[in-house]
Amino acid sequence: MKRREKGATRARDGLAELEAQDAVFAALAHASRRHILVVLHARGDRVKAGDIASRFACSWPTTTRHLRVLEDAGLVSVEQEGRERFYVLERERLHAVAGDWLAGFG
Amino acid sequence: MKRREKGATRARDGLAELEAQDAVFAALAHASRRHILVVLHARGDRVKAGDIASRFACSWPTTTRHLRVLEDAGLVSVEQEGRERFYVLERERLHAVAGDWLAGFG
DNA sequence: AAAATAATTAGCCGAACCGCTAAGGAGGGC
DNA sequence: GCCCTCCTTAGCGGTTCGGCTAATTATTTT
Repeated sequence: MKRREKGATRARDGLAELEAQDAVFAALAHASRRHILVVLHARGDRVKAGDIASRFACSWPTTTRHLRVLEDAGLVSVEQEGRERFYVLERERLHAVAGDWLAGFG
Repeated sequence: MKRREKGATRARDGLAELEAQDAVFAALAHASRRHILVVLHARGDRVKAGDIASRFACSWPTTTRHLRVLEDAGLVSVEQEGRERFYVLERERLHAVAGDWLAGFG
């Protein structure tokens, strides 16, 4: 029920927009998750899960969960290659939700 | 210890910047608090506490606490006039912390 | 097949969050 | 003085969050 298919709602669906803001700003609320996004940006938008996890003090499962929160918010996507998982920064989503909200303040 | 005086740290203090991001993004994580900022923006950046509280479904004490979180994050400031409290939108802070962080993603 | 690697899922636990009601201060009107 | 209004503070209770370890799945290697 958490993950909704891309085309399930129209682009201007107001309720969906509020849900998106909720998910995105909740995801950005934690320093580790913001840091993950910065790492992705700094390393070409596409980083292996292990390379992310090794950069953080917390345990790998904890990082995995942070990545899941980011994924549910649409801020990253995943590409599986064999036994490796690459996380990809969804920059457009970040700007379309957080950026647009901020831009409303002029 | 929560509220730090304005000039206590230098502008480029990296630690202070991280603390500021923590406080600001944590404040933005809740829909009601984002809504409060939108209401402030829509009504001339300066609104009486009661006028804010009356716009929300939740109880007045709950709104007061949301306002306190926003104040601790520096996103609003308070001006007391008699027995009324006016909350003022700190737009610069919003842009300087959240906006700048987002801008780092190009 | 067995072992090593890559990563997730499951489950526990303390801390923080967010709602409420009730009580408290502080200013203004009578 | 008294009371009413405005708003905050105090404290309780359920839910969520975020850390960990242990167990599991899936893939590659030997």
